[in-house]
Amino acid sequence: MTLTNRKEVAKLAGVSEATVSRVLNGIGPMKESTKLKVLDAAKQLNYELNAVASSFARGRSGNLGVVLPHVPKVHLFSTYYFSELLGGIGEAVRQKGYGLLLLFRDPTTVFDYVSLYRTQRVDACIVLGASGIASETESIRRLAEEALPFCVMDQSFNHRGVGSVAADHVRGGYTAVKHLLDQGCKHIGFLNGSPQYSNSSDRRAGYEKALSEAGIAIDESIVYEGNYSRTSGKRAADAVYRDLHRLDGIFVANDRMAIGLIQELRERGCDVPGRLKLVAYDDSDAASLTEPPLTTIKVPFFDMGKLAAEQLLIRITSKEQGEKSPINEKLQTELKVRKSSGHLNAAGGESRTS
Amino acid sequence: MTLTNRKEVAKLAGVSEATVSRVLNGIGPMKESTKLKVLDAAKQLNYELNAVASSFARGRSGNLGVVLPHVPKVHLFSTYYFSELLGGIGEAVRQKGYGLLLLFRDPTTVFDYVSLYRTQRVDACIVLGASGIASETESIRRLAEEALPFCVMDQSFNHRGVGSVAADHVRGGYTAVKHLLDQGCKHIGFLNGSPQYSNSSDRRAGYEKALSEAGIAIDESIVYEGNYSRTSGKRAADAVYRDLHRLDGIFVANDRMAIGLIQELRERGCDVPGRLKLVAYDDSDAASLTEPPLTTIKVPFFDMGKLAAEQLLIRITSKEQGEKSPINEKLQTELKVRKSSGHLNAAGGESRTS
DNA sequence: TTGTACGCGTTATCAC
DNA sequence: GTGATAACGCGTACAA
Repeated sequence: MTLTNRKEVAKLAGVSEATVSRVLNGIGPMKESTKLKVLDAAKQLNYELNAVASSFARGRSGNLGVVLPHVPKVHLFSTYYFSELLGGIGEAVRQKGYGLLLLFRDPTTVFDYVSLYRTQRVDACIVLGASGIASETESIRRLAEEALPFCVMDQSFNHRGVGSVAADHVRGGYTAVKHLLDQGCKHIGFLNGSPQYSNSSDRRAGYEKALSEAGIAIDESIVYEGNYSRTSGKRAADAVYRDLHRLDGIFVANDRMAIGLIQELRERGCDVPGRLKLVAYDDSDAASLTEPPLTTIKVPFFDMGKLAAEQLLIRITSKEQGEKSPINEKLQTELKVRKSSGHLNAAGGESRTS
Repeated sequence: MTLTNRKEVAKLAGVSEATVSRVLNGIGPMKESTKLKVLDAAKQLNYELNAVASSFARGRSGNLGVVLPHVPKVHLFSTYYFSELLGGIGEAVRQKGYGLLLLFRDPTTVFDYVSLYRTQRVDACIVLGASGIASETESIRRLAEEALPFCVMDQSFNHRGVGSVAADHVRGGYTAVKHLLDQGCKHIGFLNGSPQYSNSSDRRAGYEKALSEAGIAIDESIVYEGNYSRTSGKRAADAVYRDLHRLDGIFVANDRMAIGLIQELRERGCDVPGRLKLVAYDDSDAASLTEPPLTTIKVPFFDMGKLAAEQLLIRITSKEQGEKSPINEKLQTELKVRKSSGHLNAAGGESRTS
């Protein structure tokens, strides 16, 4: 594969190098005939802009960094979450001609985000799967203090300058519990995920809001904690089964835990939704495949990824200083009604935006 | 965040710019004192090498492309596969100071890999999830004809110059079926995955080899086809249940299908391994979590990703022409014995390399 | 062991 | 509309 450069194209087209650049970047006015000459020459020589040289001249890498937590042999994301978010980000960067640089961080140590920018490896980055543990908050704090363009996905930090794209989990949790109340539940438990994620406490806030609106007091003894894995859902089954006499519904903070919980409860002869109505969270692929299919809160991961990437690219592309404020977007979730909540009309696949 | 350049470091350290470069790249002999001066100055000024300028001067992007199939709202990979492979690749590139550029392709159209190299966006790439359908083989063929450095993961193409890293699925399939034979099975069915993947036919070859060695004829009527999804495993349950009278064991080409199949068989009152012994494939996270835990063939995805990346980086880094031949590596799988195959000693977690 | 000098292929700013 | 040309920051061959 031979690499052609601009000079050769200019020579063949009989124009200057500057003209070649203008044509290929679609900048400034140009005669149609010149444009055609250049495009023709480029095609003949198999010429395409050299991305590295271009980045160098512009002083930008043209890459958006996506940073994921990674510990070998530990899998933090579901396929659904991962694939949707990355897909959304990928779509946005492709449209803008940007690259998607994948980076792994060790969540237990302070990650040097700033170096990524200083070495010009990325122009901006999206942080996935961040939690509120000390090493992570410290990493993010440094990013924010340098006022670099970045966006944390679905996790909030109490530090100014931290941009984020998130789903409205307070509303999501509220909608889930409201739905259970609408099904006639009076004693609604809650299996939440790890407390180091802000979205866990958000869901809890929604749970509490819905109950208090219904005049039901919060009963801490029926609030359980898992870690978003299916195994933790299975483990929670012991406690839930023990408390079954004072439960008629349960809100579970993600689909995977719900699936584990349901499996174990069934082993013990407790039917969902017959004995216990359940609403889960995420609307992952598995939600519609399990028995029973899960009533769950759909989270628009694809759109969230796309939005985060788009917003970042706007900020690093535009010269307007006003558009450089931290991203702060909150997307709405959607209730997908299926069988697990015992809804009459579940077969219809009813859904409403929460 | 201020960007410092080499000139400033040179001035502060009282040396030439070339010396700064040499120190930072660890090239050539240098006086310890000079080295310290330079490192000190760099630290004071918060200087780090500019990756873009560096790439430009070297004429290489410094990126390894990883190309995945992607159609929005369709999830092709399990978390396990995806996360392990990417993790392995990520580890290798990080060690070499390379970047990991993630790219999505539409499997139904011919993907222009060559342009990635021509525009110098990547120096090499790894193709994940390739299948044998026409558009994919054509894309890969073009890559091979230009003799560009690339590696296809776990899929073989009948075209010279196509490098690949794969697991030995013939042996894997053989080992799986051999284990069932060792458990006393005489009538072993096979639920295979989509035929457009070469690894499907490889597993089948292993299945046939083990049976023929045992003097058992292949019975096409107990070879079933799914598409590696859990749903397809569930669907296969109908046929398997129907044929149950002439089955005492089954080999399933991945864990996800096995899980779906087992779920459905249980619904019909068919116990695994009581009534039907089963060996699955992949040793994904789920394998040890389901009931029963799966006897399965462990595939070293992490190592495969790492190896592919390392081999590619060697090829694009070394000047030796001899080291530019297509990658051709085959890694061994490992039998993990758990409960689903009815092995006596399953609790011990016995495993042997296949 | 260190310094000098040039080139890499663009972008962007002028002048025409 | 188009052409000339100065950056951009680094790698490296060669000289010293």
